[in-house]
Amino acid sequence: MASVRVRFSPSPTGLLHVGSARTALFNFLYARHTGGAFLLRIEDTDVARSTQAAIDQALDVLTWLGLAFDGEPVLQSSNIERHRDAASQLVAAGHAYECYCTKDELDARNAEATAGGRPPGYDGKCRDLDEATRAARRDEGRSAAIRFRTPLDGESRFVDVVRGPVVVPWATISDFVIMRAGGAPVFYLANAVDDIDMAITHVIRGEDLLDSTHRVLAIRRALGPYDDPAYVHCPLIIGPGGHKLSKRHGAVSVEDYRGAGYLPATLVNYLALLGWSPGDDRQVMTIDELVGAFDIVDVNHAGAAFDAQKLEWMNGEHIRALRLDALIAAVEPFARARYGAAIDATPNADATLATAIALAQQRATTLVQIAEQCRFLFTSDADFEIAPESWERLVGTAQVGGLLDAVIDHCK
RNA sequence: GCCCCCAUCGUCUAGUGGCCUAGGACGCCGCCCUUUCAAGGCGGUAACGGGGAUUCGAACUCCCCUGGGGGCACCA
Repeated sequence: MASVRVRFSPSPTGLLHVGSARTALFNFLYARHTGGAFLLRIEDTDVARSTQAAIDQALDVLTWLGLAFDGEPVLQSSNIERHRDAASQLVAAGHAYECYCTKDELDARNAEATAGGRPPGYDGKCRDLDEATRAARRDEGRSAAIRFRTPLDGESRFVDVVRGPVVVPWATISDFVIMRAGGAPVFYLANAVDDIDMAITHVIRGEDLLDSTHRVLAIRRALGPYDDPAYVHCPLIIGPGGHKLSKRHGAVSVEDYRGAGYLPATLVNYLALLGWSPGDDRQVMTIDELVGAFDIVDVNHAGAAFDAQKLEWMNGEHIRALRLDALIAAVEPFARARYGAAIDATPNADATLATAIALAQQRATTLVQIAEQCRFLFTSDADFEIAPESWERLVGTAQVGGLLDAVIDHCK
């Protein structure tokens, strides 16, 4: 039995969404759990929307989360020749054809169809053009896109690992573009070809791609006698109202939470529990524990609402589980950003600071809170000092938050 | 409009025919701790969407309805 090979394939068009992060996490956990490979492929075929900054950001976030991938990241755009060859192969075999319809024409016909109560989708105008007609179209100055020829009847079928058989009538899937007029491959084609080339065995992704699987699989099957990879479609992460998670609900990118003082261990832990459960009562888990308990067949079916309150509670748990030097190092960027303070991450280097942070650790839920509670130690105008012994004495009689506030008040 | 997926406390979930008068966690409420508290301790509130069917017996199986989500691009 071939070893597991999975990939995370983000499209670099913006900040990495928590939903994407969870997809990356599930792939990572499955690979590590099975001893397989976790690969990274940047799906940048949409040149207009992809940016280098987004690629760098995605890499940075994965590193921060601790989701180390195997090998070098693959840039989908670098495989463009392979995609073109595949498209040619499909055309030669009759699985695909040249389409000379323009974007405007397609939009107009789709609008017409929708208005007439008919489903949108390609109407097959160029499906059976003869060479003379194609030549005539080219003479008009038109360039061809390439469309995949889908069956007119019968049904497309594949078996999702957690959902079971998914069957859809071919009649509801119209011929779709696999190569743009400019010669750029479209997602369906690039995805199918790259998964073949990378020998991906399990495709773990969001449920929003469930329907596209029929298309990708059709291309893959038309390209050759390749075994289908196993497909796992994870439920989507939804907003508090049960609707799509959007900016309207607050933070949606991993970067947002990172900046708000959340630990990577928290995000990893929380995201893992959204759409998956270890099957027992465990809530607070380390990434290693998650790796040990994770199995793809335990992924849930229903969408999961993102609960910021539970995330905050969990962050407090992880903060408390942190060793002091690690916590100080984690707080440092926040203290510096807010108060320009540079902290020596060695506890002994500044016993007062270490004591203060240790106290704040007992009840804080974010790193930002800790930085704020200890701000009197960071700000330059705090022209007083508290001996470590004083802190220790106070710990026994006073509660942390209040103590710090009292000191801050005294400072004013 | 058409296609697909889904459905247990407010939220994340456990539960795969009897162990369920449905368990855990977050939140919420109360009490305790406490010169404040985002922490901690104890207790409490709260759910199987509706209707059929199968069965001696359904949260768990099947069907319908309702509800929610996703998709139908020369985006991914």
